Amino acid sequence: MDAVDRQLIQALRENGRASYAELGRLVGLSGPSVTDRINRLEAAGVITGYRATVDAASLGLGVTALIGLQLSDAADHEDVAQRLRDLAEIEDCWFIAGDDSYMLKVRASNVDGLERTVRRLSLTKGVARTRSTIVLSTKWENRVGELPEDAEA
Amino acid sequence: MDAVDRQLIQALRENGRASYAELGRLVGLSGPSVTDRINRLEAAGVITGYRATVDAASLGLGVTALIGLQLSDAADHEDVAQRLRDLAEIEDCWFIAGDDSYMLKVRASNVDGLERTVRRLSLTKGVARTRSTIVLSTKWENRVGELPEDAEA
DNA sequence: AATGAAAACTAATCAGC
DNA sequence: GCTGATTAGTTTTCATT
Repeated sequence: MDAVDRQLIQALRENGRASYAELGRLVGLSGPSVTDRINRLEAAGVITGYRATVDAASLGLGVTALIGLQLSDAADHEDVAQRLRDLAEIEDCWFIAGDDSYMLKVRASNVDGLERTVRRLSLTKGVARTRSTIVLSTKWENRVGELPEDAEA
Repeated sequence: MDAVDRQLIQALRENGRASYAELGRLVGLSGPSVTDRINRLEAAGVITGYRATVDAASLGLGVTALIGLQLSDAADHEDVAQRLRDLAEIEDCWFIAGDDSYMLKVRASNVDGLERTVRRLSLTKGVARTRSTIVLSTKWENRVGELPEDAEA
């Protein structure tokens, strides 16, 4: 992965629908070269996909919450992750160091929906305790930052 | 926003590079109709952008952390948010209910980079205290879930 | 709001370097 | 690994309904 690849990645992080021709003009390469490079980045698992970003409230998902999970002593972390995967309303799932073992970001239509999710989490095998924090406002999400100079993959 | 719009949004959340022609075949409309609808969704702020999703580790961002911020008594929330905006390594920023006022998701090259970020946060005017939690592993991030039937925008 | 047709542009493939 | 040429497909525009 060289500087041109990083430039392409950065451009696609900012505009995931940029055309290959456009990207080619940006980096000073032909369309096919850009296609080649991006195909390689996709195959290598550097670029993992393309998503439209959407205003959650407009979709009827007005409530966001962060939920920490404490596991029961016997619980297997991977088992729990597997069960969490079935809850579609969990948008992000991090296994973390500290008091709680998982932190989840969850979206629901309203607080009733959030309550249902928390109940289901509490009933999930291996989950001992949940700690929910309501998001009052999202200042930003998934912002694109600079890349370090010295990436090594 | 009707059922077709929701279908288009969902398709674009899953593949942000889907062509309008392809989307048209999916929903049973012509290319130009799809273009129209998507332009409207963008103009209305429902679709807010398109991003390539990238493997952070491949970019040299091997460390992810969640950082809670407690503010000093006098601090103005919006002022603090404004100052946080300058820290490019903050990918997500939520204003939350509870003990901490903000929760941040931060990416750094390594723990040294994280330390620098935490120091800068501690020195930020209005920030009284930080509470950092290292992410041991990301099970998933920005997963696309189902949409509620009854969206109203 | 949607359509079909035309023009402009883009993507994909491939031979050659 | 890049280029330029070719072909196929896509996007854009617009007159029409």
